[in-house]
Amino acid sequence: MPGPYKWRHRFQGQVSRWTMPREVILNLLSRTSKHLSAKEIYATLHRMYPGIGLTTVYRTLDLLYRMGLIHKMDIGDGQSRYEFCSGETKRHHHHLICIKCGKIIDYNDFIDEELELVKKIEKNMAQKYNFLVQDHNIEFYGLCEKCR
Amino acid sequence: MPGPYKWRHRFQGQVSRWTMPREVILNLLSRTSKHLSAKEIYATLHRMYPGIGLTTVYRTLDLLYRMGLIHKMDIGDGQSRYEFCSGETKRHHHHLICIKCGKIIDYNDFIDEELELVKKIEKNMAQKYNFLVQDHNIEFYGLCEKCR
DNA sequence: ATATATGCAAAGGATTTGCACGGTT
DNA sequence: AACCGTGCAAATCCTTTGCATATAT
Repeated sequence: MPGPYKWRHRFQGQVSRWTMPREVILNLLSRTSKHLSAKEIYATLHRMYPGIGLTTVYRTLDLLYRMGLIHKMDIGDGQSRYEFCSGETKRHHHHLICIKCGKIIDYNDFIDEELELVKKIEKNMAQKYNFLVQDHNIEFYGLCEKCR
Repeated sequence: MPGPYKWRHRFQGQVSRWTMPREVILNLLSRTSKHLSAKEIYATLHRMYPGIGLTTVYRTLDLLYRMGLIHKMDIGDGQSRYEFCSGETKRHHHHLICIKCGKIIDYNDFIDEELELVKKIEKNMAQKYNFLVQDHNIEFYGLCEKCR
């Protein structure tokens, strides 16, 4: 089913075929600010595209992750969650996570100060532990507006 | 088997009974700097205490976690890992994680500067999102000495 | 036409639960 | 003695794999 594939260009040359499941999964993630699990993605898409299988969702998420188009994260509820890589979240995954209801809020405040500190730490770690930092992850746990 | 229970005092009044599995699991975690999984703890203890079961390890780890004696963390390898709460790591879980071999290095450098930034962020988040920060987690991903 | 991607069912691995027994209090 | 904690086996949940079929190129 070769349709008007919005995301096809992100795919050119990277992998051999751009298919409907790949299109709709990436499209769904690009349109939500939620951090969806494989099951949730499956449940959402299955209504509109009954043909799609859970296995394909897992395989596609893994592909998109390896392509660097989405982030993969774990908030401790036993399942992986996925987030579209926008320009802003391209290298920074900073979250507020509610320990009661599981709600996740992205934030991009203090990025400058954080970036400065992060660079300092990266430099220091390289010297002290001979560790080459490639990425980082900062999470805050607490209670959201509704749960506090 | 009422023995010389080193950790019994951490337990007084919190839960009704202090038993051998609880003692040896907490003791093991207190003596290692590694971040052990339930399976690893089971494998280690099973040699010395053949009676101990994997189920008990899981139940005990959950208990110790709820008591605030150990941290629970996830580095993305599909299993939870546990770390003793020492005074230093009581509220700070800062790790370097090797993306190749999975090695985890704790670090406590830059704690002052981090703490300052963290407090700033906590204050700001409370104002902006009405979010009550209770804890945080900072991880760096990259290549360790051996893998780089 | 050909090789890749998919769906289904089954397998795999971590964690949890039911239940009778054993050990602490 | 009473009751909580334990071990075993089975169940559950998320994720991966095998294989025949469908599909993009």
